Amino acid sequence: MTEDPARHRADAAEDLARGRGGAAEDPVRDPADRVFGALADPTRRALLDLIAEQGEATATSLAVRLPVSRQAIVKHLAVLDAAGLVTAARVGREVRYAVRPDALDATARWMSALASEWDRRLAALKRIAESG
Amino acid sequence: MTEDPARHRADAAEDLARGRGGAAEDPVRDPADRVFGALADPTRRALLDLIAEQGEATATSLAVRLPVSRQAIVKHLAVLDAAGLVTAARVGREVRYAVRPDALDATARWMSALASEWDRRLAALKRIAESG
DNA sequence: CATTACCGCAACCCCAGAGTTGCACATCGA
DNA sequence: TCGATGTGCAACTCTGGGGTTGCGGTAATG
Repeated sequence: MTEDPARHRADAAEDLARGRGGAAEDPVRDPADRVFGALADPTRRALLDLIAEQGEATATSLAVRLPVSRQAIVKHLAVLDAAGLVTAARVGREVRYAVRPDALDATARWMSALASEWDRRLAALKRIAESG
Repeated sequence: MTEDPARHRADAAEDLARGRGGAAEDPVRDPADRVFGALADPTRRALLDLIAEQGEATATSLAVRLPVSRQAIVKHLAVLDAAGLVTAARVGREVRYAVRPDALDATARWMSALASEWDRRLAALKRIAESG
């Protein structure tokens, strides 16, 4: 009786709504969200490494260097593009991808700020514990 | 998705993601790996918010504020713990979780350094393009 | 010591997404 | 113009992990 399904509705539910909710599908996931999701996959990180290494690369050329099909690469590149981690530029019959440092850097700054915030709170709690 | 039974694709991708060739792999990379995976889930990010907000929290108390079962919370906390994003301290009959800013900050620094590296390469490529 | 919370383990369900194959379309070079 | 090459789209498979339920173990409280 410890787990009551009836109370499976709470104030923080709205935070979850943007992730995976049955009805509302894609209500603007914030950039950091997509960056983390993109970076969570090892193949996508490998792609970023390869593109950064070559400066520019096409899906076909990347498919040669990774043990997955071109279509899989294309899907991953679409995710990376949506996350703002790469840019796609069509040149003639091919599409050239390049890494985009600013999205990565922005997320890094966001994380760093959050870490500082946690630090601040922890320090405050420690002071209260000591004085109380 | 990390371990492929037919281990030939995921492994190669993993090798590439870890940086080519070097016997000594970046000690920061592996943690960053898990941090991305942990942060990729909206429920886990919500958990981090709640814990940071309260300073300390138990799985049961968190289950009240999130629309998922306690067991789900426990699993997520295990992931966050493995990623170094939270600490778990047993106090009597309960387990208290607290956020750990350093792992987050370390990953932020790693991302920032990577962004700088990309910037450097892009700048070099641009110079070549202009001079050529 | 009986009761009351918490926690841990295990089995199970379900679906998003990583990966595939196949083919049609567009563009370059000869 | 024709073949070669690179891309786009669609349907499909299948594993991982997020979620659940149920129950047994253990520490606090009266």
